[in-house]
Amino acid sequence: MSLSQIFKNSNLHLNATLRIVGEEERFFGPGRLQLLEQIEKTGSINQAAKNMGMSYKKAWQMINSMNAQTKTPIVITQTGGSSGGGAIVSEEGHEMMRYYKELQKRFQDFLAKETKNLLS
Amino acid sequence: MSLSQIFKNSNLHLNATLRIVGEEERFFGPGRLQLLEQIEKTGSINQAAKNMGMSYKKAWQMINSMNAQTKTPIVITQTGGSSGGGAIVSEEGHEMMRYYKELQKRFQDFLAKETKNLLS
DNA sequence: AGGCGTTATATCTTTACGGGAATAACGAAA
DNA sequence: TTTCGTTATTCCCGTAAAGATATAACGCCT
Repeated sequence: MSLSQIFKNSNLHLNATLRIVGEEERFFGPGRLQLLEQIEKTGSINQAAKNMGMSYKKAWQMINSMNAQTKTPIVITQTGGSSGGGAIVSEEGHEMMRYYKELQKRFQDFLAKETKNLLS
Repeated sequence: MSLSQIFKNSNLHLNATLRIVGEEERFFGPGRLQLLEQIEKTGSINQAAKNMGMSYKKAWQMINSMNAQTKTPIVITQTGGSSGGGAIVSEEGHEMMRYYKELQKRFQDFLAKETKNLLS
């Protein structure tokens, strides 16, 4: 008998989020990737947070956490200026985004295979 | 340049927990596996919870959640009796435990490979 | 010099979650 | 019938996480 037969609900799936963590503090995950993408697009932590429906505080904490764990910042910020200031993703940040997206793709493949296995 | 060079801290790793979820409610994960193992060993939700440093309430909620999502219960409980009552893992529960442990092993292999890749 | 929009930060409030206590039901055994 | 240890369930409380608010600093531009 197949394992999936024991469930009432057929809408089952595997769920996991892959994170990079160091010394008990998380460094990178899906939320931070999305935040960096929004910063890329808007050039502003404030706008990025708004677009994600996230408080500025939380967005800043995420960025601060990442920057504190790398030798050079992942997000470079600037206060003051014509537009009031802004933020950009550094070269290291871009590298991180590329790496994580590829990792995520391999992970999705793994999950898809295992989900198929679970439901068969 | 290797990605790992950008970090201050060299003690990095990938972290993820694989869960089986249905309709927004989680069904199985590492905590529930451990709980079932303790119930197998002790024959009691109460003792299992104590051994895990978990409140009885939480343990019962986990079991209730699992049982509610399957046609036949994962844990079979009995109140009253000489020993006051007790709980055993059903055949479906054992099947679930076997499946999840094997899935977890394959997942650990994936993570180990990717962690090596991250740090290289 | 003053206005503006952003980053940076502290503080206060609110919410979510889990632990713990309390209690009833249960059924075998003394 | 009383005792006992367990399951089952409700209620209250404390803590931690998240949110909202307020404010300072900053630097370009008019």
